[in-house]
Amino acid sequence: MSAPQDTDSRKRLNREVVLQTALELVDSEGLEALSMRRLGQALDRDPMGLYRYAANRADLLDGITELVLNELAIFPTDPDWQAQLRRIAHDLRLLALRHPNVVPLLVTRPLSTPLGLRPLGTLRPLEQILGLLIEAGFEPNNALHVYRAYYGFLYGHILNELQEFIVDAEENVALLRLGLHRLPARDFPHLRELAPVLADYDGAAELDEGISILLSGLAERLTGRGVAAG
Amino acid sequence: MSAPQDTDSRKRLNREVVLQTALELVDSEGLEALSMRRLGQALDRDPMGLYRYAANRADLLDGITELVLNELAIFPTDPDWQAQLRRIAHDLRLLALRHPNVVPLLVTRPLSTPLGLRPLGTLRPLEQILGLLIEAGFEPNNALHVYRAYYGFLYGHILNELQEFIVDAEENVALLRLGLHRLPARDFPHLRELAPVLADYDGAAELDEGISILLSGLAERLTGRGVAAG
DNA sequence: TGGAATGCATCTACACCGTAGACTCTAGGC
DNA sequence: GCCTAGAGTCTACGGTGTAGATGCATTCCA
Repeated sequence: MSAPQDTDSRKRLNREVVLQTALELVDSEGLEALSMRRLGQALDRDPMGLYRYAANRADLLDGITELVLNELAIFPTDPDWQAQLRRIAHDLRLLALRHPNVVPLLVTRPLSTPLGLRPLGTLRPLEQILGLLIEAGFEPNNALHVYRAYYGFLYGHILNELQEFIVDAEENVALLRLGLHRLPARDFPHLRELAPVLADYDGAAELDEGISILLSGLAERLTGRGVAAG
Repeated sequence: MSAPQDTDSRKRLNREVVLQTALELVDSEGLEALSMRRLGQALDRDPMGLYRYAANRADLLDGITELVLNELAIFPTDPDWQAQLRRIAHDLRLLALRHPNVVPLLVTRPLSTPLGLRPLGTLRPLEQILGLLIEAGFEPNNALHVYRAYYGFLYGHILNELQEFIVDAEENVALLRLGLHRLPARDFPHLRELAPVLADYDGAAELDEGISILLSGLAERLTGRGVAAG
């Protein structure tokens, strides 16, 4: 016969293929749908075989976060650091909207691993943004401060936006109305009043405005002390 | 005999007691240690009995987040909204440091429930902060913008800080050094260089500075347009 | 050419999980 | 006395991650 069926579903495996289909599974069916057995089934393999490409389930999750973060492009030599940070912010936001089910991983995986032991791919953004800022003239110390404020805000915004986001726009309003109607009017007057505003959340604009405030504030504060960069 | 053993471990149950011990279990042994069986064991009850106080595991998790958020005090009538927001930020930060294992719940639970259907306790901060801002003179619309920027930044900071936080301070440095040493020097020059700075992260100061920037920026931007509040 | 060794795929098994459904037991009302 | 309602318990089902043994194919060396 021919070589062992490379045809169809049983192409040769490697870590990337495994992670990629794991990501697809998460994207389409949610995080809790990702089990070794389900993944094995998706790859038409024995579940045990996957342990060759991921030490355990946690490693699989780490791999997925790495895979997703690799989609984020950063150019550490761009002299216009503010523009660059702004672009990165929007890119990461879109990435999150493209993979909403992965966001919990993005924010929780690092909580259970000391910084230095994290998958390298997840540290790349940190390193590159530091590089960008230092290149732009910041003292390393201050670069770290800026990074923290910036990335903190960015992650916070993404979480915030996703918390208000529901898949279908129409259903969004409906569900919101439905849900909000449930709230006791006595205890939640403002929330109820703001229902229509809540319903059309322009995430990109809101993010952009926040970033503007933060960046100009940071730049001013740091250069005001005669420390660095512009 | 006496009444059915109220003595010792078998005090009368109610939802609060169940949630409280669940929280203790999570605090002391981590999120994944919280199973119906383990919790039943901690309460010296049959696991099935818990379903009287929590519809299912998800409801249990929601209850825990509610319990924790209830520890947060907000005074919506304080005229000094900036000071109030600043205090809340620090309080929430301390709350997170006191219950680090609960933080993943705080940030991920809302992702899987439309806003209006969330446990009321978790919506209280939103409602009260809106109240605070409106009381201070903001238009409801703008109050929502301020809330989003503020709360987003706050959550982002907490996540950021916890990601760098390791339980024992001494071990922190050791692990950091150990971990960072693992990083290829070629690819992570800045991260390695900043190791000592990373090691002593003054979270409160960093949070305070970010909040300052954000609040003054927000106030300026909004009042600059002649829209509201001081 | 005949092993021996090496790696991959598969199978079985164990301990755990959430929870549906049936069962027992107890307290109270009549 | 019995009846009912509800709380507590037990068993069982279908799922989970993963250790360890087993089968299979290939490659390497004598």
